[in-house]
Amino acid sequence: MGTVGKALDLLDLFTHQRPSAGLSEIARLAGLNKATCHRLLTEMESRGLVEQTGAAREYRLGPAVLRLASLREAAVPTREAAMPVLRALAEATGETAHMSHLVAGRLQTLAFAYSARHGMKVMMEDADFLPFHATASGMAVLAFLPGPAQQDALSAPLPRLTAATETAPEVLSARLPAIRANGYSETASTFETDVHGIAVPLFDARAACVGALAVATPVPRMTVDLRARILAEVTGAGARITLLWGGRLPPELANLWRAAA
Amino acid sequence: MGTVGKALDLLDLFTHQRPSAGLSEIARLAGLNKATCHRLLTEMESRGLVEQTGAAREYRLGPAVLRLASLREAAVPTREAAMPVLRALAEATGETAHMSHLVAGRLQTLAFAYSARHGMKVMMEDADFLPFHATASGMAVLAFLPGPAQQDALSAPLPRLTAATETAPEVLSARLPAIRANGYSETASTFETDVHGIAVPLFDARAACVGALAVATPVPRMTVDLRARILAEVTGAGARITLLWGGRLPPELANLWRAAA
DNA sequence: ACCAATGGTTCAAATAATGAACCAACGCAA
DNA sequence: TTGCGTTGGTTCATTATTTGAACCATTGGT
Repeated sequence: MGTVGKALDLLDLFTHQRPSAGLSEIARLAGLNKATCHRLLTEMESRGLVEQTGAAREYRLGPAVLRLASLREAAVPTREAAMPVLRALAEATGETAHMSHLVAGRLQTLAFAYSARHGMKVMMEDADFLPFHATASGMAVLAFLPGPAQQDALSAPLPRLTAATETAPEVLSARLPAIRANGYSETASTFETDVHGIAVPLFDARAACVGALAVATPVPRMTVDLRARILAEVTGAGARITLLWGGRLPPELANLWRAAA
Repeated sequence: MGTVGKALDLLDLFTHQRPSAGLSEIARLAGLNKATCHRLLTEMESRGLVEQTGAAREYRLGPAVLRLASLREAAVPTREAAMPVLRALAEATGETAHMSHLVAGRLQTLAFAYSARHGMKVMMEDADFLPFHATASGMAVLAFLPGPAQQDALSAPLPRLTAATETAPEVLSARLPAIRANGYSETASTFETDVHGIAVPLFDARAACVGALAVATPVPRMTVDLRARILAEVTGAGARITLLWGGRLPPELANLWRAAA
């Protein structure tokens, strides 16, 4: 791995839980020498990609990223184009809708929308990575990815996040064909306890899977009726977002979803 | 300059005018060898910071920047915190309000807001860099920056953007004390013809200037009355945003603006 | 068929990255 | 106070990576 990769990996250390970190901590987390880290950070700081807080001299993401994101959205309006559909999905189902996309082999939360219908709703954290094996979105994406990518995603040691989390790669792999055949994936309490998820894959112009759209519901509220309604809505919204992104559904899926709606 | 700096400099080549570029073009623009560029780009691509378009194999900003921006705003809500004030400023003045902040020595457009009052308004491009010498925002910031930074910003060859653009560093430098004394800066047709600008500086917790807030008006619409109204509104809004950002005004300025309002 | 682009690759030579050891400063407990 | 364990940051000889001229293979236009 080159120097640039190491520098960019440092950016992944910043999360919602850890919005800033000191030099030693960063070096420890990244497994790099303190001196190396310091050089990488100051170099990124000179371009505004990270900055140092005045007080504790901690590092955090810098203001330059705002320009990059703004430019990216202007060139490829991934988020803004899909937001109306996402909001409509939350409204139509009365539940929390969220959308994620593949970035460098990982599933990144892109946006979410809440419904105002219920006081109890599933809350989301934006801009975090979703584990493939424990989320409906992850499994939906995986099912439509080529075999090697599937193996890759399920090869790392998979954390058990709840009592219901399946962590055996063989078992998870075996589930993918069914998801592919159904055209959607479904999980309950595998990521967070008492959260039910239904997700559908999203595609690009070459009909390659690039993300997922999901509806998250508190398990106690789930009924057969609600499930059917969500399924119809999420497939429709999935088709619409894929279209907005300039993508197209794989032929089998187009037929499946037409039947569902 | 290190390898990381070179890689990050490539990101600055992407603008609204050039949202994507081919390998040779990037190498030419950056003044780097094609092979070097290719390695840097593929390394950034592996982290999702840039991506290649299927068609022409051109490179553009990748989806990873969305996560970074989202995380940055969650940690330091620069943009979101100020947006209501910005919108209110546009509304109160009936003109276009915009906000910019310093990033690695350059002035970056952060956000803007339009008023619905008039059909003719000044339009802005988000996420671009503003020239210090030709904009009210730039001069407002410069006036409150330490001397060396002023020299630095006015040392590069300054482009003449309109017939009214002043490009002599000595002349521009000489104007800064007056701006500092007034607490705001004003330009007319120096950046774009027939666009009038009034700008005030924004500050951080150490009362160091970190950005500017401005109102842009079509010259034909400008009157003495409107100018007075804008001045009162923009100073008030500037004080409010500085406060929202956890900053504080330099004492002299606090007095000046109190007098204006 | 030719030319001039393009994106991408190769490999010896040149250069930049690396990391153990080192400071200075701080906080804390004995 | 002293001592210990942190912290952020720096140094410099060693080492490994970056670099770039030259090279392919394609593509599009004349």
